[in-house]
Amino acid sequence: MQTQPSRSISSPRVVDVLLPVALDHAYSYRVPAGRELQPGDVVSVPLGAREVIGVVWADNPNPDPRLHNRLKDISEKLDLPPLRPELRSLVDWVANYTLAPRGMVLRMTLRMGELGPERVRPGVRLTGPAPRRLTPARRRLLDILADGLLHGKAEAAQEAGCSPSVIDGLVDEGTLTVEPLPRPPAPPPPDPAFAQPDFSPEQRAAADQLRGLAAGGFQVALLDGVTGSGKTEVYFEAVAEVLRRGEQVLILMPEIALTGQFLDRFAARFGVRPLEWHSELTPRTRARNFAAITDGTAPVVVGARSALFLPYARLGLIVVDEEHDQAYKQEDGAHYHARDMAVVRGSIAKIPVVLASATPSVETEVNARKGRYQRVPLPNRFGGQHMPQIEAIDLRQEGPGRGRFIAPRLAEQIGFAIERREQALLFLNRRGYAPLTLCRACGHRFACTICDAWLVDHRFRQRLVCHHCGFSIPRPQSCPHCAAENSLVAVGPGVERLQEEAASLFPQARTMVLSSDLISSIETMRSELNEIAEGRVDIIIGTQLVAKGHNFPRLNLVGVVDADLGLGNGDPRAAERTFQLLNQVIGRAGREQGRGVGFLQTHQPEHPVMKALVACDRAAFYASEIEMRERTGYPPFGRLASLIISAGDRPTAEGFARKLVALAPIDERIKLLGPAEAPLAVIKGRYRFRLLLKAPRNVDLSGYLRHWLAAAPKVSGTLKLEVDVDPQSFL
DNA sequence: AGCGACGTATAC
DNA sequence: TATACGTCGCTA
Repeated sequence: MQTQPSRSISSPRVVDVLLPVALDHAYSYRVPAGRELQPGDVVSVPLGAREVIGVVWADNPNPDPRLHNRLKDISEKLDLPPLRPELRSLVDWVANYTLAPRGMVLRMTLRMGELGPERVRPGVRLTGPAPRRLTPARRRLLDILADGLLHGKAEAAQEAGCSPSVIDGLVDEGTLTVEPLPRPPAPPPPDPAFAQPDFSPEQRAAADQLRGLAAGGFQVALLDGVTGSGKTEVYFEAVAEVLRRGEQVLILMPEIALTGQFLDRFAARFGVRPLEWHSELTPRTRARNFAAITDGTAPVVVGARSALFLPYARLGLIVVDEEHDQAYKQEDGAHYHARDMAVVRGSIAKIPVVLASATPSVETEVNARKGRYQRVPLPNRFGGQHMPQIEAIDLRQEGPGRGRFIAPRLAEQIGFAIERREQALLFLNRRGYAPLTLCRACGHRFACTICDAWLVDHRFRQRLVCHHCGFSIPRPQSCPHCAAENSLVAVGPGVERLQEEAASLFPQARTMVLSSDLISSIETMRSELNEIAEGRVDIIIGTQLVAKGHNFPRLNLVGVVDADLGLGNGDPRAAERTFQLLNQVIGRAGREQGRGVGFLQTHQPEHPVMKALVACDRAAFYASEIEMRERTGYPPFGRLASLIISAGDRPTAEGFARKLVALAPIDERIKLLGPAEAPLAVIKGRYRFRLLLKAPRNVDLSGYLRHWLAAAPKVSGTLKLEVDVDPQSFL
């Protein structure tokens, strides 16, 4: 006998496997003899008492000697395409950037669901003699099955208006037989030539520009189109271009609620609906869709932010629709902003990225101004329509009377709209009847016992509700503090109170409130939207809910009841958010008839948000926001990380925070604030200090933190350190 | 992330 | 004294 090859005599091959758990480092496993494994292969390995799925990250020729006797074997290699090198780089990059354990980022790419056996649906066919006893239900059923063809069991029962047990009875008697239904044929792929769009010259130019970008290579385009300019149809041309090349397209959407009509528009252009990916898929659909994504049989995927990290077979384009939307921020588990990580994925995979918005985020606007992103403008509404004309109503000069919230000028315009048989929308981003209830006798204010926020009066539900934590009490009849009767007054407006006022101003008008807490189900919502679309409502009173989707064809007037709401708090993004929200709400007006009007009730008509909206001057608004950021040091680019130190007593926490600051490595690019600048908070009896770190995007913040914390004194049991990042300010 | 170990508050 | 729940540390 020949001697064995040296390979089998020497120690077995060892690979590092990244596991989808909260671990930053890959674990080493032995490769069973005779098995070939490459980096990227998806494997199953033992971890503690269980089996987990992981990904071979790298070969490990010299594993840690301390592990030699503890190494376990890889159990099996799964029958899945290996993770491509660019996706593995993305996982490493994102983990490092977001300060999240690499395993948690990997977890987002392996959301494959349960790949159980495919369910076979039962079919039923008429094969035997008629039954002895013929009931009406059986007769209807036999009429339907008279053709002798195979029918779906559930469908046949439904068509006959009987329960499936009627079929079971006939099967027992030998009249019918059950056969498995053949699997429905896979839907045809989206057809780039299904319907050619009818573009204006402007849209055609934008589409051509995007098609050029889609030709390949990493580049970011900002499709900068006002509401109603047909952005979606324009970027569909880039999608078509990539489909013709046989590559996959990912279209990210801020939330799933929007996708219903989006899917229809997609089908109108490409003949079929695209594949969906979001958190509410059933496990089986998830598994099916995951397989179609990994093997490339799904050419187009429309998904929420979690769709970004999936292992596409050959991704050729990423579109981020409504790129400014806050829903792209993920704030639990790994903290990231999907729009920015989409740009990163595009850059690593060398594919183009399209960001679309009518009101781009300041970050994206700055990138476009600096030429890092290519701007593709679409400045006019489709079909020669005009943007709504916007006027401010200065509440200091022409406000409504005490306890009223609709200014006379706005009320007058609503009256005209109703006379013209058009609709009006009153927008107020505040649920319930009134944000505050107080006792006229003793001044008692109703606040939440848990979080100190005011309790919001909900007359419809007859409760006072905390909008922070959900705590609620029945609406009291008398003051619990001084026992006075009939002394409680509602302060400030909510949508329910606004409806009351609208009804008293226009007794003949039909009003409807659209507010998330008054909508029990998607069906209710749909039927209410139908009522509006059919013109059975004159005045719509709505919260944030009305800002998105759904066209109201007869809506030509939008009144923003409190345009200043949301500008008050200390949020550095308040102005930007308000601008985006109000732009979107007012954009609801005049979409069909092209003569919309918007009114902004405000106490500060000189505020940049109001001026920009009234003058339709976005550029001036961005200039003021960029200037504000430079002045305050709130970065348009870079990360805001915080190191949270908490302890049971104040001296321990503060002492440790000061020690840490003294030990911080010196890097002029990283600004460290605190603990004096970031005051202490007491949460659940623990004292918390937040040290803020501002770092430009190109600094290795994670390496900096590693060095820093390695130098810090060992944290004892009562002290806790957490690292947190603000994903909104990435890139 | 799971999972067991341990500790403390709480029920019986 | 038994049990529930919270927090910590480990997984190769």
